[in-house]
This record gives sequence, C-alpha cells and structure tokens, in this order.
Amino acid sequence: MTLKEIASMAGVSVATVSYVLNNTAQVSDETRKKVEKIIKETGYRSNILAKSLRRNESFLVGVIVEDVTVWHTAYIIDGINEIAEARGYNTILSNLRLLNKIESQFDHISNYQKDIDKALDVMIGMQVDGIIYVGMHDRKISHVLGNIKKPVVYCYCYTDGEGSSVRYSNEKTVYHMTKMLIENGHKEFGVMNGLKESEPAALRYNGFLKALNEAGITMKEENIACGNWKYREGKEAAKKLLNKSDHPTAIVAMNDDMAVGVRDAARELGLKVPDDVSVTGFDNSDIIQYVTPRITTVERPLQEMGYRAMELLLDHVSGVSVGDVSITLPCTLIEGESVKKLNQGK
Amino acid sequence: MTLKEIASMAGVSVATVSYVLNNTAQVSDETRKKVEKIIKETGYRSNILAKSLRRNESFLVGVIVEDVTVWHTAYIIDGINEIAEARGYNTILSNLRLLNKIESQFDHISNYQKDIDKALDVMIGMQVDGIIYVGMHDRKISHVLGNIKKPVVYCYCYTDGEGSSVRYSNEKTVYHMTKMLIENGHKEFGVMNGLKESEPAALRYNGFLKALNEAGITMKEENIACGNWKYREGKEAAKKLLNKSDHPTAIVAMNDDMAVGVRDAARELGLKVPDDVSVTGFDNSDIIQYVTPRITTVERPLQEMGYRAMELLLDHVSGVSVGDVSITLPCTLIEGESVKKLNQGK
DNA sequence: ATTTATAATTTAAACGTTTAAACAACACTT
DNA sequence: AAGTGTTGTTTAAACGTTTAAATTATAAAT
Repeated sequence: MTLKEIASMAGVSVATVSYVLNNTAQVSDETRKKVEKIIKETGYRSNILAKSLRRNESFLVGVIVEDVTVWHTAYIIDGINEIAEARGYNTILSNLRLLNKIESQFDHISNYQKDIDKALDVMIGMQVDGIIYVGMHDRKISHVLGNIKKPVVYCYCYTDGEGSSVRYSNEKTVYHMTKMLIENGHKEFGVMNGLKESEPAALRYNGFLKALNEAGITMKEENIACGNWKYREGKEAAKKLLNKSDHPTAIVAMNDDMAVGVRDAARELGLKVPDDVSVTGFDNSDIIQYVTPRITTVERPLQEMGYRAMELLLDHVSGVSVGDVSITLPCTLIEGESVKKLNQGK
Repeated sequence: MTLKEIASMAGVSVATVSYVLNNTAQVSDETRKKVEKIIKETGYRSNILAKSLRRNESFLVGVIVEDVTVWHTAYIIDGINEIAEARGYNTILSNLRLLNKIESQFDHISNYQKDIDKALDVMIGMQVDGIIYVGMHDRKISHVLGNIKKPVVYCYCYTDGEGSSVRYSNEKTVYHMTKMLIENGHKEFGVMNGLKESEPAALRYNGFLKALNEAGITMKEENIACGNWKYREGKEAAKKLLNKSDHPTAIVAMNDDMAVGVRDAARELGLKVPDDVSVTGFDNSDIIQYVTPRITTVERPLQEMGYRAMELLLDHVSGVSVGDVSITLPCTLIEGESVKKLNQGK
C-alpha cells in the first residue's frame, strides 16, 4: 500500500492524501473523510524510509551498549526507549559484546574500535538523529564518537570527558553512606574495595575516605581489603578483616556481591550481622532479595539515567541544548537491617 | 556526503560510483581507484534509507520483547543481534514493558494489544523484513501478529500456536532431572511448583510426573507444594514439606529462586543439603553463584534461542523455509553438590 | 461582469540510491 | 569498410514520500 494507491482509490492526488495524513494543509471535510475511510480500510502505514529520506530526519536514534547482558544495561535501555517512544522516536541497538571479547581475546582494544566503527556505519547510514553510548566511556570511545557530526550522549560513564553525559554519583553516595554509619556511632571501619584499576572503585573509595576525614577518623591500613567486585573474593578477604578480636564494627562494601561475601564470612566466623558487625553494599542488585538480614544498600537511578540521556540527546538534536551538558544523578539509600545503631542506648 | 557529490568530485556519473561501491558492474581499474580514493577521503557512508527504499528490502528486522528488564531477555537479544550482525541485518527493538503494566493496571490485555499495534506501525513503517517476538506468545499476540504479511518467529514461547517458533524444552528437561534423581536412589519426592496458572509450571510438572510414573513411584499429595516462583514463598512452603520425620529425600524445585528457598528452609530446620535432603533448581540464574552447596540446576539455551530465532526468520525472509517451523532446544544440566547419591554405598 | 480574495486541489521536483537500457569507444572479424 | 563483440560509462526512471508552487474552483466585492 502506497500513497499513490490510496490516492487513486480515493480519486485524489497523492499530495492531498499526504496533507490528510499529516494535517499539513487545508482539505475539505468531504475529501478528508473519503481519504480517511480508505486509509482505515486498507490499513495503510506510511513508509518511514521514504518519509525520512524526503524530510531529511529519521526520528531514529542509535544506542550503543557495551554489553546487553550486564544487568543494569537493560534498565537503562528501558528508560531510553520509554522516552523515545513518548517522543515519537525509534532506536536501533548495537551491542559491542564487550564481556565476551575481553574474556576471549588479547587485542580487545582494537576490536572494540572496529566494532564501534561498524556500529557507526550502520547508524549513520540509517541517518540517526543522534547516538547514546551506554558504558564506561573509555577515552578511546570518545575519540571515535567525537568526530562524527551527530549529537552524542554518554550514559553511565564515570569520568568526565568531552561530550555530554549522564551518570550517577559514586563518590557522594558512598560519602553519605559512610556518614550515616558514623552518625550511628561507628568508629572502627573496614572497607571492601572493588577492582583496583576501576574508576568507580576509586571514586567510591574517595567518598568513603572523605567522610572519615571529616569525622576525624583515621583508616587503619590493615582494615582495607579488596574483593575485586566478586562474592567469593570478597568473602575470603572479609575473613581476614573479621578474624581478630578488635575487628571493625562496620564494613563498607563497594558492591552488593562483596557485601554478601562479608555477611557470609561473618557468619562462618560466628559473628552476627548487624550485632557484631554492620555491613553495607552498593547496587541494590537482585541478590539483596535473598539475604537475611536485608543488607543496607544503595540503588542507582538506572531507568532515570536512560530518561535523562534520551531527553538530553533530543535537546541536542533539536538545538535546545548546545555545548556539553553533564548530569550526575543521586542514588537512593535502601535501608535494610544490616546496620547497628551503636549510640541508640544513650 | 551523497553519491552525487562523490561522483562530481571524481568526474564520473553516480551510476559508476554505485557500481564501484557494490561491485555490481565492471569498472575500469583506473576509475575504480579514483572513486575509492575519494570515498575513503570523504568518509562517505551510503544512505541506507535511500538504498532500502530503492531496493525494496531493508535488511532490518523488528524485535518485540515483553520486557527487557527480565534477565533472560538480554541473552536472547544478544543471540539475535549476533546473527543479525553476521548476516548484515540490523534490528529495531520494541519493549512492551509488560512487567510494569501488569503491576500497575487492570486492563493490561487491551493495552498490550495497543502497544503491539504501535510497535508494528513503526516496524512495518520501517519496512522490516521480518519480526521476532520474544515472550510467552499469548494467543492474543499471534492473533495480532498473525495477519501481517511479514514473516514472524516467536521466541521463548511455551505453547505451540500458529507461526514458527523457537523454544526450550521444559517437560523433557525436568523429566531428565527427575530421572537422574531416581537413578541416584531417591524414592520419596517433594516438588516445589511455580505459579499454578503458568504454562511452564504445568509443563515442568508434567515432566516430573512422567519420570515418577515410569519408575512406578506415586506422588503423595502432601508433598506437592507451590512457591509461585518466589524465593520467600518457596521457603515458607518448603518448611511444611520438611517439617516432619518422613520428609522427602529429594525436592525438585521448578526454579532456582525456590530451590534456594528450599535450601534455606532446610537450614532453618537444621537439615543439611544434600545429606538430609537433596534439592534441584531450574534456570541457572545468578543466585546459584552465591549459594553453598552449589545447587544442581539446568541452564536454558538462551543465546542459542536467539541464534536460532534469527536464523529461522532469515530463512523465512529469503524463502528458504516455508510453512511453520518449530524448534525446541534442550537445556543443559549444571551439576552442583545438592544431590545425594543414595545408592552409592551399595 | 469583472476583479479580488480565499479555499481546495494538483503538479512536479526533490530526497539518495539502484539498475535496466542506451551509448561510446575500441578491438576483432570478415 | 562494414559488421560484431567487448568493455566501460552514462542516462534516466524508479522507490514512496513531502512540499513549494501552480492551478482551479468558489465566494465576495466592486
């Protein structure tokens, strides 16, 4: 079904049909009715390809994700798509499949580059109005994405680079979490860090230290542990922290997996959470649902990040926003029962 | 950058440039070199919209998912996209966001319908070559999708309806799992069912019963429990099964969440897994990683389902496959340490 | 009755490709 | 010298829209 066919069925010109469809010129009531009837009857759907070609705008945005199977990605995509839909846009998704690549190949960096180029070929070829990159925002990427002439928004990235971005706050979040613990009377801290080289690990640790410094608490070297984000490694590392009489009264774990590791380590050592040791996590991941006592953690605004990334992109597309904009959203505290109020009794 | 511009820069006609790009006619070496040079220099990318319009094929397929945030969806999408990419196709994703809808609205069924229609408007408008529907394949959907004139493949669906489909085997999988338990000497079974109205629950239970019947074991009514797929409900229900001296020696849980519930119930009652009671799960979900002893479970071929769905769709698109094809893929056993071999000693 | 203004409709070009058909240039046959 | 192939290139139509401009019809004003 094409405009032409509809037109000939209705005995009018294609222009008239187009005007009816888009309400873009005056059409007599009689003609409008006639045309609309035929459109309904035939179930005509306009050819978006042709429309975009002619109008020189596609109402398409490209979404490049580092790995769909990383759970938070889906929530961000969800947010992106929700706004897209509401604003009449569509998305094409490109998955860099980084997780597999890094595991299985040495030279993943160059492949990475090549994959992005390929994704860009398609997206630009499809005349996308803009691109959202969901991932860590490695500097290499902004190098590649930087010199295309379409608006780009980086979403989830940690560090500020060139380009607009939407992220969640790491440093502040852990800062507040730690402060909360301090306010509850904790003075002896342990910390379970994530992978050393990773950006969020550094940021989160900064927030932790900042709260401690402000309260005049010094951190003992021996109470700093690293679980590389993993449950099992976190558990092992936690055993060392806890297996001494003067163990910390609170352990701040930089993600939930390791927090559960800490909880399990405590249990194996015969310590109760939160009575003997308090534990906090980060992410509000699924695992939290299964653990008793519920571990106090923090939720990232994943869907909201998707919303904002898309909105920001569309602002750039329409020219409402010019220049780089950088948005950092707060996380929300999810209170469980894993933190003891040491000063309650007073 | 358009063909025309390239052509004029190279001093040839657009046709020649097109021929160079697509290798679709003989071009003299001299001209080819000249054109290729300019293409490289300008970074020209062909306008896929125009190409598709002219060629009357889009190399686009639409993917409709019931909810991206349901974890298995991402793996299926991953599989779909991998094949798509390899075959030069692109995908546009539409998320029905069913999870939120069902929770927040009464009349979700009609909305559902409307959302699919909307997704179809876009996809057909974009001239997709075919559509993959990822979800339960409610009959209402095949009703809507059935009368579009593009090939459709249903992926993940449970029941056979009209249309081609790719699914994993529920019945057989639990049948084999149960048989394995029987071969290990178990005779007294408990079962932890999923949501009663759900298709997979019924299928899995059938598999379970079949194995029992073949072995001449009768199932005691009192040992049938239902946890509605949930950890907490599974745990509660399991307590009743286990809180008696002649409790079953093995409990088959129809998903991992409930299996962990069974494990935790056992622990709270002072029973050891697997020594006092064996437990099996289904899904190989993330939670399995955190639980000791590792619960024996089963992994669905999610990515593979994506592969096959896409391949099947493309077969339909190219006309290689005609008529409905229905593929059922096996799950793979992931052996943990939650099953006791009762007949080992003999 | 002619002009003028307004409303409704059509014509035709344009968007960036592909591709059948036409054409041109050349080398071989006769 | 005229015909026959090849090889390389161009011309122009087509895909399904949108939209400026032209056209026609109708009504109002003189």
